[in-house]
Amino acid sequence: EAATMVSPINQGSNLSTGGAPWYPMHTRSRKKRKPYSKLQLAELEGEFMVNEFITRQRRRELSDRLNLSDQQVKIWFQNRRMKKKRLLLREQALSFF
Amino acid sequence: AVMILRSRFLDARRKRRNFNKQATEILNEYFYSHLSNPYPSEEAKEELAKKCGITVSQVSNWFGNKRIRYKKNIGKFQEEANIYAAKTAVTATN
DNA sequence: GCATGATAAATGAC
DNA sequence: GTCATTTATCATGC
Repeated sequence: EAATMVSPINQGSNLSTGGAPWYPMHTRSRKKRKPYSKLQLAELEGEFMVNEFITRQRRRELSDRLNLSDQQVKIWFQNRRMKKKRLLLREQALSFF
Repeated sequence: AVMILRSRFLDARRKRRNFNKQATEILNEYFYSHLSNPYPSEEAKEELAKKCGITVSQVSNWFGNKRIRYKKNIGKFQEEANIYAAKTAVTATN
């Protein structure tokens, strides 16, 4: 599918009174965030149950089957591991019940 | 029973509560007094979290949302910016 | 009906 | 690889 990009042209806003010139001026356009389908998420979660660290081989198979790029699958697993950590910490904070 | 409460707690989005007025006041004071660089350090986040009675993650979420929404529409926050600018002394360094 | 807090894709520093 | 972010989207409050 075509990757829709967002222009970074309006990034360096700097008004004299209360400007905001702090955002990093991304040199290139960024891919617009696009939520994955239920099927895609189900497959990804299933693979994550098997192994949290996916191999290049299985990653290629999975990305091909789900119409996702290899990079997207890689990023998804990284974000998923961060999510798991988040939930674990939240469980710990709740453990005194 | 406990599991239900537990699952609801883990899905914080479905149980969102607005922060109290005092907490929002503290966060806004910091944001507008550091408008040139509104990125609190980890230590600053912890202190803000303690003073606001929220978690460090919630502080990070608040600043993330505030930065992007401020940038996207500076005009909308101009009045708010003036209020806190007048209320807060100049402490630009951290 | 938008404002607001949390989460899901995507990027970049390290 | 982790991890703090940016950005769009979600779910809720009011």
